[in-house]
Amino acid sequence: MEKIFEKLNDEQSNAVRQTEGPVLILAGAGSGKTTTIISRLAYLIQEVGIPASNTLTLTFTNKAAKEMRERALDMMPEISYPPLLCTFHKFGLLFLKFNIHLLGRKNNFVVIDTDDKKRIIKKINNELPTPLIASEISRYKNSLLTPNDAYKQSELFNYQQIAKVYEEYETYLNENNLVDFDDLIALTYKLLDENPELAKTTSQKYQYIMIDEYQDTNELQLKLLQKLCATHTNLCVVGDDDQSIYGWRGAHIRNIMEFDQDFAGTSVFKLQNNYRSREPILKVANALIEHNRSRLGKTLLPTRGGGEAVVTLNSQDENEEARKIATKINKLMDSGVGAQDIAILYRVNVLSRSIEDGLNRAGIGYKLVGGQRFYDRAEIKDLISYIRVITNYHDDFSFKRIINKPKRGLGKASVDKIELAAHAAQKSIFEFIKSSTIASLEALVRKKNTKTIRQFIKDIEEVSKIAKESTYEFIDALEDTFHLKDIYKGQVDEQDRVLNMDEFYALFRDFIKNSPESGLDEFLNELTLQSEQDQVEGESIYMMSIHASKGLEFKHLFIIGLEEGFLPLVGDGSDLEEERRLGYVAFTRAKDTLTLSHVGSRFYKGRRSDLEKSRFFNEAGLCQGSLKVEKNTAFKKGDLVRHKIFGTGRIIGVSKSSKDFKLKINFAGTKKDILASFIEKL
DNA sequence: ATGATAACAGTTTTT
DNA sequence: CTGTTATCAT
Repeated sequence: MEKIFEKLNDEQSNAVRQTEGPVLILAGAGSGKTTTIISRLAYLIQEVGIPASNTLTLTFTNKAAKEMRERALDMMPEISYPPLLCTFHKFGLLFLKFNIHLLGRKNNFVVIDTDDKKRIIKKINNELPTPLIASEISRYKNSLLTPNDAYKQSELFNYQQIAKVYEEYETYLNENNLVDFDDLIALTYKLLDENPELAKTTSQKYQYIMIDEYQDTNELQLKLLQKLCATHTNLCVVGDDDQSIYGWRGAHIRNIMEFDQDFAGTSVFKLQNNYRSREPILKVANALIEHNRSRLGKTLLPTRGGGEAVVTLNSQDENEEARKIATKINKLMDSGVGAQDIAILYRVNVLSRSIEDGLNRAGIGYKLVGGQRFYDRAEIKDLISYIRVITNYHDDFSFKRIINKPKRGLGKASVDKIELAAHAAQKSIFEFIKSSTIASLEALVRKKNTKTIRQFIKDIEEVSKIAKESTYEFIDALEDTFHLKDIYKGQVDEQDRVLNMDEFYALFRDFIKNSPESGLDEFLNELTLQSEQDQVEGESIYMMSIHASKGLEFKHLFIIGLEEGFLPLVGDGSDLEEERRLGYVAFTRAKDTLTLSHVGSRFYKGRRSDLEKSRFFNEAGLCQGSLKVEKNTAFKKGDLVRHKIFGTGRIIGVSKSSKDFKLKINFAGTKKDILASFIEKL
């Protein structure tokens, strides 16, 4: 049974063996964090003998949860009852399913996503910017402020308005039995806070708690953890203060910095052996992050010595940058490197554009990771809304989304009228239409539309009947009856959307096959919490934002846009230390080679602007020698230059020699090849 | 009700 | 430059 420790180093083993009391595991990038957390779980269950049902392991993303679950089950193949290992939000969902009745609500609530949230807000108030209101409401909920609290503490009129919208929003959610993402945690906390007995039994159930990526937790999540630890202090958190890059989203870096103050008697373990990156890469990453003042202090120690020096790439503009990177990638692939081992990272998504062009021209396949998520796509949300209405006729929220999709001649005005009338009759919209006479409907919408709308109701009932008999036939019936693929007919992106819909139908069939006993409504709430599962396509390199790259690793890594203004990105609310952590996260994704690229100017927001090389080069100790390169690449075709012997001439070509640039220069009719270091620009 | 055009803004993103 | 939203004709 010493098997668990076979693959662990001393510090990791010590962290695994410390099962009692608060534990803080500071896990540097590439230090075997997941291995440690999973080993600790296996140790608790198999060695210490804690029942799996008495443990709780929380992550932030479904992806992390899935990976951990798979690895945990690999480690404990004979386990009969798997431990609860899920995201914070999934935990909240499960908890609310069992306990939300204590708040006087029914447990058949629907989880809405950010898009739905904004639609609701927009309807309540369209004067103030919706995203602002949405983020403020989120902030209030995460600070446990009621609409009333929020109103009282706002001084500006606009913020008083926002507090009022918050109040109406809450009423709307309650009336329609909806729950937003923040509620999944906030209501869970509220229940535990208001019901000490429930807090006690819950805490007793989860005797051993582990949290992944602790540096990403916010104030409310900490409070929730404190409730879960009401009867014990067996809380083990794993994280890295140097990789805290979600401060702008409310993550509280203080949670990890001051964990030992929140939980007395904490044992601290530092995992500093890095098993991922070659020595020169770690040196650069360590040097950079050392410039941060607010950090606990760790240094990554290389276990993979040797390796190539970190390369600085300087280009005139983004097009040259793209060309150079494409050339380098082609060389790598020619030498036998697989495309999936190469990635390009950037701080802002727009920077992918020029690189995409360059890769396309060079015939290099790429895969953009991130961007719009599958389940957030309008066409997918349409399908989900259809399924929601078919499972629950009274889901007005979803019904309104689909009532005019495909077009049934009902615009905003008509829908508003119907909704108002239904409200007055104390009926759901579906019920109202069904029970209304043709005459009373004609008073609300155009005559010719009364027929289509009544048919729509009948169709829903018909498909719903089929759904009850066979979920399989239901999928075909859905498309055959409503012709959902026609919604986007004639639009430029019709093909993409139809493809996505087919993908969804396939996923749906798959779900039914895998869990035939679970109901459609279960499927629906799960879906809202699910993010896109990136499917790896064969021969393509990866491109993504630095944020999206966290937790991943690539043999050959290019980071573009290392310029002042892009990395570090400056603007209101920007935090240089967090920018530096972003640089650190980015650098430490590289296993074998790292290339850092910066340009002299970029076309951005409709105009070209000159850019300074990022200060991070200096801070990472990457400046010696780079000065020469920088000066020399300033040469371009057509420039007027001078040579000590040959005199004045014009550049007719620029190429790269081993250490310098080779310029082809026309000196009054005589063409010569000369190294750039002997040339002076005029 | 719907499609066309003007005005505008413009990190990072999971659940 | 791009994508989104507000407003205006039809």
